[in-house]
Amino acid sequence: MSDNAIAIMDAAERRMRIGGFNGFSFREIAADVGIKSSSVHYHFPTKEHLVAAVIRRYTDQAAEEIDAEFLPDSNTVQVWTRIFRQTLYCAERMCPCAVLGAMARDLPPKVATEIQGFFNMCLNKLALHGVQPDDASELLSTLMGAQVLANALDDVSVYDRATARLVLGSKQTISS
Amino acid sequence: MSDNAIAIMDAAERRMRIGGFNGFSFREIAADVGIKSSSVHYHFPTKEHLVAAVIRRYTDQAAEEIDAEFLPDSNTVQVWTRIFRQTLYCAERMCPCAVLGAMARDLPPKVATEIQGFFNMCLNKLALHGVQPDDASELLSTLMGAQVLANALDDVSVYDRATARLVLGSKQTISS
DNA sequence: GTCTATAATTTGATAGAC
DNA sequence: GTCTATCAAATTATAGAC
Repeated sequence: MSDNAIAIMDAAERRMRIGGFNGFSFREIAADVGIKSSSVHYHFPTKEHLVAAVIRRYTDQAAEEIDAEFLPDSNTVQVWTRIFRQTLYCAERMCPCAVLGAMARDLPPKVATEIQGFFNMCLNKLALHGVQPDDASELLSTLMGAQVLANALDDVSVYDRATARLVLGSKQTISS
Repeated sequence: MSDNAIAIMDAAERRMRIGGFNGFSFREIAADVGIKSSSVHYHFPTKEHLVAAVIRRYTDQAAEEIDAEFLPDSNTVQVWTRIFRQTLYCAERMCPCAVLGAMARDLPPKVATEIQGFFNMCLNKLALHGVQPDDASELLSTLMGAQVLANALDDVSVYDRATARLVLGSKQTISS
């Protein structure tokens, strides 16, 4: 994977987190990287391939981060709440899978499959951490929805308010 | 408001719930209604006006439904969970504000304002029903996120799993 | 109110030189 | 690997006849 291929994926991910699949063009990505749009097609034949590759990479990186943050004595809910809080606060960036997931039925097949792969990875990781299936779905839903609300209301602190009881509840469970 | 103006908004809302702001064109809407795209522009000068009008109408209808469903002895969490469950199950339709909220920073100003209006309406209604601010944000986040997960995984039952403990918890609160 | 016609721009994608 | 040049299609929007 060449430097420019990585730079293309970086630029695509940055814009996808704001406007989703139709929220960027090959020409914009090319301008971000400093090349021409035809060169983007050399690395990624179609937009479907590019976006699918970005989501695949994002899923792998998220899995690594989850594994790294989850120490034996860490609290699952708090760790996950913090992970999905970080990008929102640091760069006002949505999770790209929340953006694309909301319009999943309008996505090309390869992209839709990768989005499903992300959420299944999350649910599987939570299961490995001992979280019951229904609770895992609820936690993941709350975190995704909290990003949507914070994004829509243009106020990142909404994320903290929406997840406050979540974190508090998990603390109480531990101390009890 | 003429019959065709209403039909245009109906068609736009139906497609927005699947693909968001960039998920439909004036020509598609016109074909749905059985007119030409220039006639759509007669009723709504720009796409920004059309989408903003659709969200405004959706917000008003949602507010009416919330008021109608909320009887003195009804359970707030169960009522809200059911409201956002209905369209997802009956027509596999996302809440349009969840779709647009996820890409709010890429929306025209009038549309972004209407999306904020929807979520603020929801939070205000919940406050009137006695729900504390943080709990209201969490509930609304969970419901929006549950729609996103169900949509992404192409499995409406995910919504029920993600909201199961929510409904159960509220029942226990009542019976205790 | 709806139509035909079209402008002006953008888009994803390709061909071929270097 | 990157470029120039270009295609074919789609997009939002407007002008003007009826």
